[in-house]
Amino acid sequence: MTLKNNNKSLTQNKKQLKEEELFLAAYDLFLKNGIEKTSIDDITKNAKVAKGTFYLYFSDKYDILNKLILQKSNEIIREGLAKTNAFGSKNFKERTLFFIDYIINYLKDNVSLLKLINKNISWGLYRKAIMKPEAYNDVKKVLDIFVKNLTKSGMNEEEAEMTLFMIFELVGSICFTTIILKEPTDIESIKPILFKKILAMISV
Amino acid sequence: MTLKNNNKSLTQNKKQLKEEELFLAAYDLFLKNGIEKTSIDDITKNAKVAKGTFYLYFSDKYDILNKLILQKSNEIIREGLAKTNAFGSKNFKERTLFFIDYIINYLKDNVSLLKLINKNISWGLYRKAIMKPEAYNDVKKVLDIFVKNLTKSGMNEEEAEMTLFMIFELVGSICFTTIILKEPTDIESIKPILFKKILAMISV
Amino acid sequence: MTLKNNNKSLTQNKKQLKEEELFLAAYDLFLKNGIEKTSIDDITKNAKVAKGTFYLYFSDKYDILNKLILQKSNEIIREGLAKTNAFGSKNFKERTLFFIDYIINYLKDNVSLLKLINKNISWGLYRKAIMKPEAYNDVKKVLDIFVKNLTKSGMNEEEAEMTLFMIFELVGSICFTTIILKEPTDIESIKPILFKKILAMISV
Amino acid sequence: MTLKNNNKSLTQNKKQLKEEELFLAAYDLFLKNGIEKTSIDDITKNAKVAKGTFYLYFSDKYDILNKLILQKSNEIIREGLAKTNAFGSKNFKERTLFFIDYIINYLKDNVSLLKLINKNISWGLYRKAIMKPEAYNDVKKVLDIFVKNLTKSGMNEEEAEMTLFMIFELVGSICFTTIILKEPTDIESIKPILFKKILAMISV
DNA sequence: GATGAATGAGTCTTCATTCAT
DNA sequence: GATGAATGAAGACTCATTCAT
Repeated sequence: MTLKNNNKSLTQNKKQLKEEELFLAAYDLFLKNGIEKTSIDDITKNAKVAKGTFYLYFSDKYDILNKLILQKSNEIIREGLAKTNAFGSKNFKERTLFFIDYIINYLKDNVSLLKLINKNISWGLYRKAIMKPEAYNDVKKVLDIFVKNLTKSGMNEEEAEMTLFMIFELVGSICFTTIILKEPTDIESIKPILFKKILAMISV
Repeated sequence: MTLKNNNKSLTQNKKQLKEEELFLAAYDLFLKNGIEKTSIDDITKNAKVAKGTFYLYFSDKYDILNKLILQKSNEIIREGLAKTNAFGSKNFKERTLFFIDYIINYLKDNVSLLKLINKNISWGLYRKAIMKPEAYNDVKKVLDIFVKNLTKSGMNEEEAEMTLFMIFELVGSICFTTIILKEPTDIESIKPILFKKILAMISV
Repeated sequence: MTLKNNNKSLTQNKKQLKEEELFLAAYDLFLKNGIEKTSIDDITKNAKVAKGTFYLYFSDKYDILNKLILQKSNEIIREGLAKTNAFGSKNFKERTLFFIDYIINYLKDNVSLLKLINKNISWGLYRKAIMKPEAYNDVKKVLDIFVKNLTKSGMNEEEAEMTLFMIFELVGSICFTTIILKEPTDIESIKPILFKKILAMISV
Repeated sequence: MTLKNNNKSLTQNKKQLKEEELFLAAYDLFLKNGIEKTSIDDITKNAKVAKGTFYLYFSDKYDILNKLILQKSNEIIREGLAKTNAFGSKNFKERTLFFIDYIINYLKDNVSLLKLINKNISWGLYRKAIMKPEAYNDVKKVLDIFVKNLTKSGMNEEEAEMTLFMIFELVGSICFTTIILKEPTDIESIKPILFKKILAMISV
């Protein structure tokens, strides 16, 4: 590696550092004060970066917000996968419910994050194009295992994929409505019924 | 009725008129220009009402927006019910799919309205407390028929109610994501699969 | 008294009642929320009176405020006089300091009222023209005793009156600055020095 | 000095210029139109500065107002000191009255400024913490001379300082009430009595 | 006299965006 | 690339005042 390359990668690191600090600051403020009450000024101040620097990395507040939703929903899914793998069972239905349960509990325990993600937890699943490669590799595993299990039972591949997508849309939507809006009932009351419906959806 | 009473109701009518005009103007502008690009100034100008008048009826833009979402989602549900009644079939599953299909097509044909309602079509169903009585009476019919049919098959009442709620959350969410975000596929491709899942959800 | 007169005085009472309720509501709100943060709307709502009614009695917020300052500063002075009379001493200097001490303690214990009166406690003393007759009679007593005592020692009458006025201006000013602005020291530290100066001012 | 430093101080100068222009514009408008009738919009327009710039330097109208009161009261005191020094007498009492007389006349001749300062002329004396260093050095001289003269006659230092503070509170209050409210008499009539009281206050 | 819905001028305040350094 | 002072358009919101009933 030449000296020049070294310098380049240092600059590169510095660059990534600024972007990362902006992400961290924005995430922190969105959770703490809400999206509407967070300005770009707040973000750059917290990131200890000049205001103009924000525009070198993001087009506006909603740009960084969407990227954060994607990142965070993705993170939750990957952690859910890891926990599910650590969980012993080989039974597909059990594993599926364990995975969903992990996500629900995570959102329930992080209400501010749930507000941020809104009903968009499924973004972490299907927005492959925008995801970082390392993130997508993990997500692809979730998808593949899921699809494989369903196709084994005779479901066609497209339906299998869409089934996972629908489950995420349903779970995300139900979590937001019951946990944030607290209507029409609480998440714990609805969870057994939700699990029943998810099982119905994956039974061919 | 005395003269005084007449006067009173005149003033009262005038009052309701202003509120109604504000609703109409806001709805119009939200659809045409979007929520963010509509200011309270715009709304009052279009309603031909003074700016201060807005604050006599609503606390801010999101107050009138939420009330509109409730109204409109409610309207769609009521129309869906009427159409379903006009549709001959006595078969519960057929009727359910017809009803859902009506709503999906309605939203597909009114993309701006779908943006307004976002993923909140279920509001028209369960926010009884905030609905006008005449609206709730119609909604109650949807609910009752649905619940009666499911309990007949042995489902308990709570689960029956929650099932309808979940179907709405699922349908609303899927419509928004596929029609507005155009991901991960289009509504027509996913519809048959969605119908299958709905049938699975209402089969005990 | 004729029936007509009876009716008249009833109406008169009702009228005075509204004015009185406006005074009470305004006083309450000024103390609780401050002058700037109190609107005429707030006042009429708290007084349970229509907004237009305010303008039948007062020209604007500062009109009712000034009348309140006069009333309240006057009340304090009258109470101070009563307490001083109850206090045994016949010694003029002792009585004067007792009287001033009462006022200082009163203001110290009613910081919100002090903010309302600002540095205008002397209004309760010399704005004879605007005072109610019964109030002025009491105030006149304070003035007369004070002047009599000073003229006895050889001071001329004009100077005697102006001396009392100056003492009030000084006391009011010092109270506001030390109690509200908390500068340059606290009221208890400065009080002995203030008393010394007051004694110097009334010594011929 | 490097080029970079030059640039820095240029920007810094420009910054101070904007603040200074805001001060000048606000002062001008407060005197001409009064405090209530001056809006931040007016101030920035007169200062030929964007509206947002105001908020870079001041939090609101009362922030700039208070800073102006401090500045102006301070200026008057410093000018009074200069004139008193130019005035020949070495006699402390004569010098004190000359100094007070200068201030009274100044306020009498600048009624608008008196309205601005209200009864707060003493701010220019004791709010050391907020004053600019060069201003405080001059004020400290007034204080020191005054205190030295009183302690020479046996008064303790604290009382001496508080005596000066009280004289300012008294003079400021009397000026405002007699000159602006024109009650209970005019400044010229009360001045000889006021001087008598001031002499009494500084006689041990 | 009393009411209170309606008014709309007026003001504050925010904030994304620019650009000279 | 990075900075941060400056901008000014945009929008929210208030509130004294009016006037028909």
